[in-house]
Amino acid sequence: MNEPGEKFYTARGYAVLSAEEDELTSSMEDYLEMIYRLSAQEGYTRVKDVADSLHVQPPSVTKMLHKLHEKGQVRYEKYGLIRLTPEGRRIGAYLLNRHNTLREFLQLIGVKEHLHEDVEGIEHNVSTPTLRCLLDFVAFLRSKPQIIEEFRHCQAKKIERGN
Amino acid sequence: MNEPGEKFYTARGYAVLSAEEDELTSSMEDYLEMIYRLSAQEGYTRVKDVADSLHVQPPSVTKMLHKLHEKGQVRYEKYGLIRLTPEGRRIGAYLLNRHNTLREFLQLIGVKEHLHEDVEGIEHNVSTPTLRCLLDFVAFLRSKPQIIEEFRHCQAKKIERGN
DNA sequence: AAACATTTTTAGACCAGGCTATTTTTTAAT
DNA sequence: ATTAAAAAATAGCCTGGTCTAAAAATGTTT
Repeated sequence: MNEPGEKFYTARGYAVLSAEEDELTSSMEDYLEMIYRLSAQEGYTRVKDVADSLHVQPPSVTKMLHKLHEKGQVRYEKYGLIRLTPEGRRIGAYLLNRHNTLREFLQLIGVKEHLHEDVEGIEHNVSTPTLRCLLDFVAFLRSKPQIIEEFRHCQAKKIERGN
Repeated sequence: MNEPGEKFYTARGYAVLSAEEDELTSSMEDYLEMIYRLSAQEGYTRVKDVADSLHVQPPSVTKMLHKLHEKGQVRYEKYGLIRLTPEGRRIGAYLLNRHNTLREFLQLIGVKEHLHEDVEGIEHNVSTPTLRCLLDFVAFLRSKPQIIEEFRHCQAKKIERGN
C-alpha cells in the first residue's frame, strides 16, 4: 500500500533519527546561518543582533550558543563577541549556499507568494545529494533560459484558460 | 545585509506562527496523510496500524487522534475504528498529492539517495501556491521529456569530467 | 568615579510530541 | 462462559527550543 521498502516516520521521528546521527537540528542551522550572515563583514556578531535578526529573545541565543560551542562551531565566552570556528564558517557557507540555491530554484519556477517562508522551511530538509541535484538543475536552467521562458508561457496560457 | 524586507525566524518561530494561523503541525499532517493511505481501501484504520506504519507507540496515536478529532478531521470514539471526516479526506488527498508531486519532481532531477526522507521533510514546508508552481512545472517537464533527457546528459558529462 | 543604561546571563516555567508502565476494553480460543 | 491474548486508553515523565523575570556584567555619561 505504501511505497515498498520505505519506512515512514513523523516529523519528530525524523528529528530523533538525525539527532542520533549527530546532525544539527533545524534551529541550530538557523542560528548558524544567521551568525554566518551577521559576522560576514566584521568577523563577529553579538547576542542582541542574533536575537533581533531571528526574532527570538536573548536568553534563547545564549542557550543556543552553548550548544553550538559544544559542537565546535562557535568560539564564545561570556559577554564576549560571537565568532565562528573554521568548521562553523564552512557549515555556515554551506547553509547559505543551500538557502540561495533553493531560493533561486523556486523563483525560476515562478514562486512569489511565500518564497521566503518556504525556503526557510524547506532548506533544513534538503540532504546533500539532493542539493547537488538541485544545484546542477539550476545551473542547467540558467544555461538554457529558453526552457524557463517556455514554461512561463505555458503557465500564463494555463491561467488564461482558467487554470 | 539580509534580503530586504524579509523577516527571519527559527524553525520553531515559524511553527508558532503557523499554529497561530490554526494550521496543522507537521506531525498532524503525517498522521493525517498516513490515515488517509491506510483507510483508502476499507474506509477505516486502527490505532495499531497507524502506530506501526509511522513507527510510533500506540499512546502517541491516541493522543494525536484527539487533536485531529478536535480539529474536525477524524471521526473517532474510544476503542473504535478511525475514519476521516469529509474535511479530513479532502486534506488527506491534498497531502498525498503534495507528497507525490514533490517526489516526482525530485526523481526527475535525479534524486536517488535520500529521496524518501527528503520528501517527508520537505513536503510540510511547501505552501499551496508553491505546490501549484511545482505541479505546473512537473507537468511541463513530463510534456517535454527531451528537457530531462538533456539535463541527465549534462549531469553525466559533469560527473565524467570529475564533478 | 558614580550613576544610569544597555547587554548578557541565569533560573525556572511552558508546550508539543514523543515515551513507558499500567489499567481497561475488546476479541479470540477453549 | 471463562480465560487468555491483543489492542487501546490513561497517567505521568522527558526533551528541545522557546519564554519571562531577575541578577550580573559591561559601557556610557556626567
